[in-house]
Amino acid sequence: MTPSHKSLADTTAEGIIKYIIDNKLKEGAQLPNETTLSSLMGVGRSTLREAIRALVSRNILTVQQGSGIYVCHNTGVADDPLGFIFIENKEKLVADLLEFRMMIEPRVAALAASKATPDQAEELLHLAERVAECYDLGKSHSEADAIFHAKIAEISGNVIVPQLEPLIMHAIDMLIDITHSELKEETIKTHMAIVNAIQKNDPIAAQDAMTLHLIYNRDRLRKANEKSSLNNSHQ
Amino acid sequence: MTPSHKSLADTTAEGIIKYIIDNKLKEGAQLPNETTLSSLMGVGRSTLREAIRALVSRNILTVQQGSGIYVCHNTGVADDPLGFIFIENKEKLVADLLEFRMMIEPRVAALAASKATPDQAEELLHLAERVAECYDLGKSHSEADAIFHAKIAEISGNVIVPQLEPLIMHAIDMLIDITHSELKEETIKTHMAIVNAIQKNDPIAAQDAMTLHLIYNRDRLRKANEKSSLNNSHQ
DNA sequence: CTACAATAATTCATCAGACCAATATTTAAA
DNA sequence: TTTAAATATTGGTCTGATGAATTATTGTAG
Repeated sequence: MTPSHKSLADTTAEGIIKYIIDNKLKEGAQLPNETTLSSLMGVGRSTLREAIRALVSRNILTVQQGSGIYVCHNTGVADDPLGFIFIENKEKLVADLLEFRMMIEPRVAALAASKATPDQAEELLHLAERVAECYDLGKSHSEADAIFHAKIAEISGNVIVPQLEPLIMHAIDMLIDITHSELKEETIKTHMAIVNAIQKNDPIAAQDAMTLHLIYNRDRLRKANEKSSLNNSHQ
Repeated sequence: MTPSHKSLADTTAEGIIKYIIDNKLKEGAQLPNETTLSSLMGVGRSTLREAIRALVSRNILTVQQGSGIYVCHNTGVADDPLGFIFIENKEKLVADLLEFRMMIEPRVAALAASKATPDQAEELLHLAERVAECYDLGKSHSEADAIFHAKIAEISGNVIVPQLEPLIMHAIDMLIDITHSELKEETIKTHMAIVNAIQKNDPIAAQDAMTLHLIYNRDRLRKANEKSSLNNSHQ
């Protein structure tokens, strides 16, 4: 039941990664075409394609028919690397995702506040304003919101959080469906509080502001959830 | 550059997931063979195999030549789903992984302490003892240690953390190479402190104990790292 | 009847070739 | 120069054949 020895496709996938690293290919760089790559790796085309598939699903490569094979832009969110699909109780999953955010994001905000340069704080301000714009234009703000939080994660300097946080936010977006207009004022206000704290390099204030922000968020989701579970009482 | 429409292989992968969910296949369950599955999904065998590759790399399926296709045991740790391979500064990566652990694990321990039943606390005690055994027998304790921490994550009731924590610990194990004997007493002692706090359902004590444990851990790694960077000063 | 070895059947692994579809490039016309 | 058509390039998919690992069956010796 336990795979005894690596398949050629797996070895080939490793070979491709090695190729990327050795040739210092950066995001967006193009790889040789399938035929060339398969002879480079010394395998048949179908085997190579299986290797590529594995890397695509790991968000390392993107492939476009007629164009070529490229190294992923890390901006793309990997597709469910933590296997959330198989968690049966989706409501609890959302609750736990929010709980998880409350564990890390205030700390991340504190880190960011202690490290942020004026330029970074400025950037963050613009991103917060963009979220506000989305509210004004009636557009979905979830993407802009994700970028705002991602920026904080980036400023924190920790390399794990920026990889992880998009997954969390993306999963939340996938699982819930809410109207955003209700808490517009609250969101804008708490976002600005976070920005201000980071601008002032005040970790404690940043941590508290983020905590408040998430509390508002969670509260909003909880109410939206109660409403929807009244409307459709099945499942 | 942005893939316009899903490839057949991706659609097929989703189809397989749907198949697993619809048929309520559990861990270790066997799927139909390639030929059957390909006609079930209405695609050629090569396409089906690419879909399977993608799912294997996501740790959803395992495949063994001559035997069959199975649903993964979740115990297996997915191979680098967060793309750590491509982070260039490995030393910083380790530091950030440890920092990340310090963000979440004390909180998780507190959660676990507030929820643990006597049975669960008992189990946890056994796991701590097993780690101690590994020290006594001179074996590597990293696996037993991972199980110990995973149990705490499970007791916490949050479904995200148990998925995530193995990844972190596994990554740390992959990246560093330390001798474990030095801090044997300290590890055993702090593990026991955590267990005691959880047994008493004392969240604060659990949080503090876990924090201390991780501080000792980080300190040990830092020293080990300094030592090794003296020995081999290349890279 | 059991134990064990040989055989056969099943299943995945890999390759090769053919043809389709999307994209990119070149060429030709306006 | 701009635009449109033709062509080349590249990935997408299918089929069939052969190899390798595993499992199931069979046959024989004890």
